[in-house]
Amino acid sequence: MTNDARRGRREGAISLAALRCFAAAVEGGSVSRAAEILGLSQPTVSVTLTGLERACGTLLLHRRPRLALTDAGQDLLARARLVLGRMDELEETMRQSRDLRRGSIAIGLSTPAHAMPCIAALMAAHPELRVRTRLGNTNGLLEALSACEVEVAIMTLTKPVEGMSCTLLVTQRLIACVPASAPRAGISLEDLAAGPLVLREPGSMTRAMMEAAFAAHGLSGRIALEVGSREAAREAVAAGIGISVVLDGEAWQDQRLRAVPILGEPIEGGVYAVALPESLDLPAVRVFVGLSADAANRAAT
Amino acid sequence: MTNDARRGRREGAISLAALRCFAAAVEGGSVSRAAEILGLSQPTVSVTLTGLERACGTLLLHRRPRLALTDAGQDLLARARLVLGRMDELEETMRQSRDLRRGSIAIGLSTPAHAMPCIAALMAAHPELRVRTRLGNTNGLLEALSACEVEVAIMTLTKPVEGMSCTLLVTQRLIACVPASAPRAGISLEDLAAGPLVLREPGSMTRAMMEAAFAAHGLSGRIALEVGSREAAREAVAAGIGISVVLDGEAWQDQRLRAVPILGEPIEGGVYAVALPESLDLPAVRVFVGLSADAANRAAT
DNA sequence: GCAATCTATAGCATAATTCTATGGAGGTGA
DNA sequence: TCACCTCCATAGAATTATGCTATAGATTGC
Repeated sequence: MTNDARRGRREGAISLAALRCFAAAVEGGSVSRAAEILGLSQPTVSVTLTGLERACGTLLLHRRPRLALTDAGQDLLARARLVLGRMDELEETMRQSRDLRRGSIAIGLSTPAHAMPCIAALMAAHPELRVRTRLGNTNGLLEALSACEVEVAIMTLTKPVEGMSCTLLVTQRLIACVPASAPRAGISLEDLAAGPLVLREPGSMTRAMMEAAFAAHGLSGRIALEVGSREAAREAVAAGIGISVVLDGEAWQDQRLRAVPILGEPIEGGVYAVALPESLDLPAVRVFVGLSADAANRAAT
Repeated sequence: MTNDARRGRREGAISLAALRCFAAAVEGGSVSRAAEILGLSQPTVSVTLTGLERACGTLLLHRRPRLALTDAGQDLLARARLVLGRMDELEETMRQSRDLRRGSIAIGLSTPAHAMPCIAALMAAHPELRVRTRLGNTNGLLEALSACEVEVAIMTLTKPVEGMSCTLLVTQRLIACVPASAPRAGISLEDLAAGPLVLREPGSMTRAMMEAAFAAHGLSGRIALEVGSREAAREAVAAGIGISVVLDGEAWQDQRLRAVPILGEPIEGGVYAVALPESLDLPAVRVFVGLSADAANRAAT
C-alpha cells in the first residue's frame, strides 16, 4: 500500500471517545457540562463533537437556543448508548478476568500428592475461578503444555526443561517401596537392578530417573512388570510381584507396604511448576505458580 | 487539571481498533491474515494485540503452536463481537441518515401553493424520508425556526432575514382579489385604502406588505375585517365583505372571485426557503432547499 | 447595559498509530 | 541435514490524533 492510499482513507471514523462526548453532552445538557463529566476541557469536547458531526455527515445537536437533538442525533444517541454499554460490560469482564473473579485454569499434574495442596491454596484464594485438572506422566504433560491443553503443570523433573518456565517447588529423592513383610532397612542399587522391579511406563519421570541411575553405575535393571499408574504399582508391590520406587513425598499410607531408602548416592529429582513462558501472562497461572511456591515453602518448614 | 495528571491517566484503554484486530486475528487464524483482512501491516496488528493484552491484563491468544484463544480471550471475543456489531449498525444508521434513507424533516410553510411542489419533489427523490409540515404566518414560522420546531420553512419575505439562511425561490407581486361580480380591470392603492379591506392578522407578510405600501404613499388603510387564514379571507371576499390581497401565485381557483392587478408601482415580495444557518448541515434541509430552488426555476420557465 | 456563561477557534505539545526494515522461531522439502 | 518458507515480534521514523491553554464571539440574565 502506498503512502497516498493511506492518506486517502476515509477521514472520520467514529471513535468511542466521540460517542462518549456525545452521550455526555446530551446527558449534561451542555458541552461544558459534558467536559466536566468526562474530565476533559470544554474545547476538546467541542472539537470532538464537530468531528463526530462531520463523520456522520449531518448535524447532531442544535446548540441554540439550548442543546437539542436533531433527528439523526436521536438515532445516534440510542445506538451510542448500546455501544458504550456493551463496551462497559466488556471492560468489566476483563477486569474480572484479571482479578480472577471469573475464568478457568487447566492444571496438569503428575504427582497429585504434591499438586493438591497447591490447587487447594488457589481455590481458597479465588473461589470463583474454575479449576480443571488432568493427570499424566511427565512426558505427556509436557506435550499437553505445548499443545495448550493445560496452562500449567506440577510435575517431576531432573532439571528444568528448555523453553519452558520451570519453578522448583521441592527437591525429592527416590525411595524404594517393598512389601511390609520384607525385613530390610535399605536397598542398594544393585539389588534394585536385580529385581524383580515394578516400574512405570516410559515417559514417567521415576522410570527415567531409575534408568539413568542404572546406566550411571553400569547396571541394566530388568523390569519385571511395567505399569501405567501409581495405583497399579502399589497393588503389584502389595501382591509381592516386586519392588517399586516412588518419590519421597508420594509414599503410600498402606499397611501392606513399607518405604525404605535406596543406599548410596541419592537419586534426586525436583517437583516443578511448569508452564509455557507466555502463559505467565495469564494471571491465573502467575498466581498459581506463586501460591505453589508458597505452599511448598510452608510444607518445608 | 495539570499536565502531570493528564500524563498519569490509566494507560491502555481498550480501543475499537484493538477489538477489530483481535476479532480479525481469531477469524483469520493468524496475525498476518488479520492484517490482510483489515488492510493493515502485520506489525501493526501484532503490537495492537500486545497492547490489548496489556490493557486487559492477561494473555488472550496463544501464538504457538497455532493461534488459540485463552479463556479470557474466549470471553473477550464474544463481547468484542457484540460491541463491533453494534458499532457497525450505528455506522450504517448514520450512513442511511446522510443519504436520506431514514429520518424525518419538519417543514414550515406560510404559502402552501408555493411550498407543496417543493415538498412533492423532496418526497419523490427520497421516499423513505418522513416529512412533517406546519402551517403558520411568517412571524410564527420565524419563531418556530428559532426554537428548532421546524428545520426549514417556505415563506414570504420582503427581504432576507438577518441571521437566517434565506434562499429566494421566486419573486411575486401582490394582487387584489375582488368578487367576480365587480367589473374592474385594476385597482389603485387609494381605492384599496378606502376599503372595505379584508386582511390577515399582524405577523402575516401580506398584511405587513400592504401596510408598508400604504405608509409609503401617506395612506392609512382601514381594515374592515381581520382574518386568521387565507380560507377565511376567500369566503369573506366571496360574501361581499370587501377586497383582499394575495400573492400572485396564490390566486384562488374560485368562480365567485376574480384577481385583478394593483395599479401603480408593484408591491413585491419574495418566496424564500428559510433555515437556521447551522441547519444547512442537515442533509435533508440542504437537499430540500436545493430541490425547492429547482422546482421554482422549473415553474418559472 | 453589563456581567456571566457558553461555544468555537487557534496554536502548540504530547501521545498514538502505522509504516518499512529486520531479526528469530518453527515447520517443510530436496 | 540444510536451505527455505512462513509467521510473529521488535526497532526506528513519520504522520495523525488527542487534548490542553488562551482567546474571541454569542447568548442569557439581572
